[in-house]
Amino acid sequence: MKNDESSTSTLHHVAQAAGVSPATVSRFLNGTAKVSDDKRRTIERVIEELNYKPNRLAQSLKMGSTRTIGVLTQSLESGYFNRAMVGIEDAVKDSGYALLIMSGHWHADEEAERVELLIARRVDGVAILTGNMSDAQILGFSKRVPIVAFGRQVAGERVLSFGLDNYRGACEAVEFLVEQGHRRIAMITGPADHEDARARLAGYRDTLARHKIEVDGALIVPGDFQESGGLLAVNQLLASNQRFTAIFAGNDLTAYGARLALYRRSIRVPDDISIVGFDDLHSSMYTTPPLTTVRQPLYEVGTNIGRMMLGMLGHEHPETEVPAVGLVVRESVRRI
Amino acid sequence: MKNDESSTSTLHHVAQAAGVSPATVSRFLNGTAKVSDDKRRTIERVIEELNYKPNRLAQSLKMGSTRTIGVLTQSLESGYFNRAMVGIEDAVKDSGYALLIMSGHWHADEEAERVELLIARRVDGVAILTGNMSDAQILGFSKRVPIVAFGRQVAGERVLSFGLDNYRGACEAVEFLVEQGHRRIAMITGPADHEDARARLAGYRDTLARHKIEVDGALIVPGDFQESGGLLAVNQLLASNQRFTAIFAGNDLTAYGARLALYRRSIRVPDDISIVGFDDLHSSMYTTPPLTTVRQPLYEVGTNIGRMMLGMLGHEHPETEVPAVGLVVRESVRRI
DNA sequence: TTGAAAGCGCTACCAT
DNA sequence: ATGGTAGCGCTTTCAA
Repeated sequence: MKNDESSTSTLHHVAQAAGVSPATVSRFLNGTAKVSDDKRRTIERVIEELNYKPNRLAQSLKMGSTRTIGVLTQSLESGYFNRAMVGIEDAVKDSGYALLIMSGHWHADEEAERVELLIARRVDGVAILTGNMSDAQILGFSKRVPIVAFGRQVAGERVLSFGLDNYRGACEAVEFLVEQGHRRIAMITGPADHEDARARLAGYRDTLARHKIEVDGALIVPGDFQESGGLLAVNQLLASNQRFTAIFAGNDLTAYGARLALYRRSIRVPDDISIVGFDDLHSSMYTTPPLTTVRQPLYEVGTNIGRMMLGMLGHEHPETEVPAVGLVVRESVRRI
Repeated sequence: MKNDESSTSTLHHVAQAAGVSPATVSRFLNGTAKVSDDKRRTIERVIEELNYKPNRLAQSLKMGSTRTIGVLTQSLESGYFNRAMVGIEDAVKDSGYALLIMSGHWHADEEAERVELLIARRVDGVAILTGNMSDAQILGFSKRVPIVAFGRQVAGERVLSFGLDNYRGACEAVEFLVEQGHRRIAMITGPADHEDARARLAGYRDTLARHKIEVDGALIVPGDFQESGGLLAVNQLLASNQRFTAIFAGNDLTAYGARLALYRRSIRVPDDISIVGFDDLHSSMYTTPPLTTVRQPLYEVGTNIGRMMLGMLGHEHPETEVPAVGLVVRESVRRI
């Protein structure tokens, strides 16, 4: 049946209808070789008539490349990762590559499983956004597919990796607090097994030490990088009757939770207690008060990832320098 | 070379090494037919040795199905859409389908282009999350691929669609405000060309009318569904010297912006002005004060989309009922 | 139970 | 400039 709307026509059909060989149609499509004007016109017409679209699947099988970049993220609804995702999207926008996104939910096993799936689908490369896989695992995967890993430090033949300087960011944050006259600074940490969380804690400790301020263990309370953890942490801090004038939250979400806990007790920010966060999520600009926080240039991270990947895939070779973190001062810290 | 780590072995290699035909290996892999115990054992061993993984591409080409669902979202970093995305992810988790996500950025042309791309990659179905394409366009696509459209009302052979009751949600919100004694209620609208925004505005008008409260045009100011729009809108409202005791924000982001504008002028929420939002983004639980808002069950929307899609693809037939919106009362509204 | 072989839709080599 | 055709890696008849 000629006019079956839903049946897809193939290159073969086009060739037949145009009275040429499949090879010619292919050449026309890809500009691989010259095609005489009259043939090109009929081919064009037939393609139009049949509404022919090349089957990318067949192309990929033949060419050995899907023109797809696999992305392993940790959560599809993380404002943090998704900012980077947008960067990746923009970076590869005009390259003809598509992104195949899968989420590992911070679970090493699941992450590995997802990467396997990406490889099974023959992505040309995979970008890994932090996560909990071991370096060895990542290195292993890199034997099978080029990898760009963010938030990790793993070197290998076909692995490129980079991270942001969390330690330095934490130093800047605490330094600022100290400059503003704060001495009793509480810290709400992130998950202990989280590399970035540890670096931030280290920055906190070292900066205090550098200023000869005692690091009081009672002022360091665990959070989970979620709002709820921040809330609980502040409750705990308050319950333990510690005296403190500022809080360094492990990340912005934590700061949000902390801020709410304070609000509940009518403790004003920054009048009574100052807060600084880490990440600079978009929404931190609109909290009340707007949050002073360490900015992670996630968008740039994303474009970097994208460019590095395209570079590895041999299409471009732009220089990529790791963007720096930096404190953005808003209104959640008061000078005392 | 036998031990080239990075070269991928094929079913053929396995067959050869195991001394059987490709057909047999395929049968073993898919359980399509009985394979004698000894052969199955050698095949298993060889697969292990060669670390063989089937090429999904070749499978897809042969089978005519990629086991992939295309998802057209509007923004990769929208908390709103991404909540639904997680729902879709969960719904299809165990089905062997993967999601191919593309973003249309609220631009009809780009949306259509993305859908074309998804189809070119031979996804088995595409889920469309609102957007600005015409019904005709969607209907057209549905001739080529099964479609589930959320936030749209388009009926056709192979299109399933559903939306949430924005009108009703708005009614509930305004109703609540009125119950709490508010009469002068400002509204910050969403984009005029946005279906949901119009429905919410209509709900606002009608509810006021139903209560014989004058709908004052000066109290209706345009927003853009972003924080910045909410901020500007409140500035405008304040500048125009209108008297009002409550704000119905077109969505939660708008409410965040509005809240900040108020904060800037030391106008307290809810003491001086009450606010209610729309969406119930996760973060609305942690704003100060926590936001009273109309909850959109986006996660359930996502699982619904996933299930409907799997249903269309002929794998399951779960009943799917559209979840209802509903007001969630928190602390941003004061009784007066 | 097993193998041979056709073919999914495409590209590219080898001829002409 | 053009056509014939092998083959990408797989599944599935058809025969045996």
